[in-house]
Amino acid sequence: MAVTLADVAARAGVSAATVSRVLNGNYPVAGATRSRVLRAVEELEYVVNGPASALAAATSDLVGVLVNDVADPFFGIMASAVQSAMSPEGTGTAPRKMAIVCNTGGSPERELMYLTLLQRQRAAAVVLTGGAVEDPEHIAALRARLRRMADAGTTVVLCGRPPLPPAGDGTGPDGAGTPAPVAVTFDNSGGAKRLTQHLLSLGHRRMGYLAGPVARTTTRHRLEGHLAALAAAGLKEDTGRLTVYGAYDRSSGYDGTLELLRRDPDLTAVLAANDTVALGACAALRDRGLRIPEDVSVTGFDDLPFAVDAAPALTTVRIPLYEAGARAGRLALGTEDPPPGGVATVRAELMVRASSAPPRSPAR
Amino acid sequence: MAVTLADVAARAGVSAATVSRVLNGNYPVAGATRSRVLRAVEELEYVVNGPASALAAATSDLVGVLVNDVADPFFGIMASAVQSAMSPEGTGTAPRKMAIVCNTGGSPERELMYLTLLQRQRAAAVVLTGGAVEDPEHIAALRARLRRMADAGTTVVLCGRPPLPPAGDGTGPDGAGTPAPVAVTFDNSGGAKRLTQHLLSLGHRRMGYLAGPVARTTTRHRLEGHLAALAAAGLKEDTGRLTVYGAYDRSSGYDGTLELLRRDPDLTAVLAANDTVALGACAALRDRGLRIPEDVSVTGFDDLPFAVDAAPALTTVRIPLYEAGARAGRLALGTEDPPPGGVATVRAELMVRASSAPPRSPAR
DNA sequence: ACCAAGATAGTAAGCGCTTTCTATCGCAGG
DNA sequence: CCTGCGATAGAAAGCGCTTACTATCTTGGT
Repeated sequence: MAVTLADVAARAGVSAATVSRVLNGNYPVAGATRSRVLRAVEELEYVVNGPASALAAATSDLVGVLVNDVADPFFGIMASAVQSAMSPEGTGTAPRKMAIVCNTGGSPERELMYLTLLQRQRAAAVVLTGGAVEDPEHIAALRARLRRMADAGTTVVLCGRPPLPPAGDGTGPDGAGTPAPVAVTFDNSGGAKRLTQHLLSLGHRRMGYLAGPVARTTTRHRLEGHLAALAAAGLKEDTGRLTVYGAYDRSSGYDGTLELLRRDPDLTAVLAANDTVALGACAALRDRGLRIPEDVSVTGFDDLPFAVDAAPALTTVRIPLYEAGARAGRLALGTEDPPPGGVATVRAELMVRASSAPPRSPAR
Repeated sequence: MAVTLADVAARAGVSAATVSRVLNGNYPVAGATRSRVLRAVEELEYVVNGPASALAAATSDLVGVLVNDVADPFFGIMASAVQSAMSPEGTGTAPRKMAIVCNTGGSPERELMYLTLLQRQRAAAVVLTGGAVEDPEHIAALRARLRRMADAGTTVVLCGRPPLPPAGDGTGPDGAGTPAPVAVTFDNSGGAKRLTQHLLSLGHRRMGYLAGPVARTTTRHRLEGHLAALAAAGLKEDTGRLTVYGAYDRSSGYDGTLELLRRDPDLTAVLAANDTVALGACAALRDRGLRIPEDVSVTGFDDLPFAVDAAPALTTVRIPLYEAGARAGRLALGTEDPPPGGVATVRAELMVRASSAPPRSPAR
């Protein structure tokens, strides 16, 4: 049915081997022959059979990208950046690699499942984005799976999550065998710390914290940064009482804020785990008749595109998602050398905007 | 290096054929044999070689999804929905198909390029999302390519774009050969019409329109709906003078609004081609010291998640992106029967919120 | 008991491409 | 002129899996 290499070879009056060589350009072929082959390819509208060549060459040009939720710009931006790294920027050259974006929905099982699927496709590389689940069992399973893939030649890159904790078992001397996957991590803790310091310096003392899902590295790191800033300022106890966990979505922000208000009707600021949650927080505050930032300051995290358009514009922490994703993509393709130590940390920058202001009645 | 079918077969004491049959479950295998094979698979941690099976079976389990921009929730939501259709909902069953999300950036060339890449992978199906570019040349090229893919067994589904216009050439009797691709289209024109009628009924007469990129079906349909409503109300001329084209992004909305204001400082409403553009419009108006909706009403389109959180909440037209994407996904997998005529139109619903109100001084 | 129809398992022929190993051809060096 | 080497092209052996086509072994019917 479909046009095959052999058809092209026949048409060009050469052997299949020659056509393959022309197409891959990894073997000397006389100019005349080359153009004859190329013409035949054109005329027949030949398109390589990917699976066949992947099988024969034992390599694939698929790169997997695991995200929690493509519909969330946080991941969408990273995915898009990874993909952009596949195309030889600017040059009209067609990318050889294709990115496969997989939605894990944040579920460990689905994460493993997709890794299996990618392993089956013999993916050239996989990029894991977003925070990791901190369940020991899952971490072990994940490490095992990633190791197998790495052994099979798949490049593994982590983007937006910390490096995998070292294996606890005594399998081989530490660091032996396949090296740990390269990681591009975010300075979540540092960003959160600076954010809280900003609020402290404005005079806030009673701040509610809307944390993300429990047992996630991102959630933990951001919370740790926040608590560290509080501790450094000599504040304590607030811990726990003014922290509520929830999903990274708007309704969690809404509900969480109502809960915080219930716990402390006089709080002067709400720090949300991310911008989307912050939007929900704003909505809840407005519905309660509280003005932002006059009555309550609100802050987000990530600085997604819509943060600047919120009303008031959201004070948040900017994470260069695109840059990080692009870098992860290049690392996956081997276009860029891995950073020393295998871990690159991208800085999180405080973006002060209109949603944060001094509290009505400064600390008593 | 890697474990192969043969290894499993040897371990289980059966032939490779039997292992294949157990794994594919498409041929009777005795219970005892099956479990023996399954055990061997477990023990060896065997993972099928995708390319090899794709080659042998002449089918792949890759489904391509073309989007303009994954980072844009409009596409992210559809992509996520398509992907969700791959997993047998609820059941913990692992999806057999994997979605490959490709970013075309709205460029016709990249669209074709990715289709070639997908054709090379012998994708089981492809879903084209978003509006189509209305360049005759590109349409012809696109139709040709899609036809070839369809002939090769790839299911083609359009989501959010109108069916392909029929071929103009005289190749065979009309409708012969491969049927036109199935399409899930949005009622952009109807939605836009209802939106403009809403504004008209509030008393607006001088409305600026921020259209999307020229030569795109989505842009044209939305604009047509708007103009139709104006015409029905006996308004004319405004056409053109109060319409500016731009990209589907925030800055186009910002700049476009300034341009509209320059053309008519007294306009009472700005209709944006989509929610993101509307956000930019709001920002521009605010920067000009105009209040929304007291001085100028603003409307969006799509009802993306953030629309309700804008301040004021955006009056917009809701398009059930997730439902549409999921349906497209099911059609692509053949899980759902195609609609009669091959075209399903999803309704666009007017969402009246706080950003639209009667103009300060009603029509004179 | 004997033969046919199931039910299972094995054999082997590819799927379309890559790649090593050979085979030619042409020409410089001696 | 003959040897030899560089530059090209072809032959053919798989890559790991699917799937007719066979082969074998049970059963049921009578």
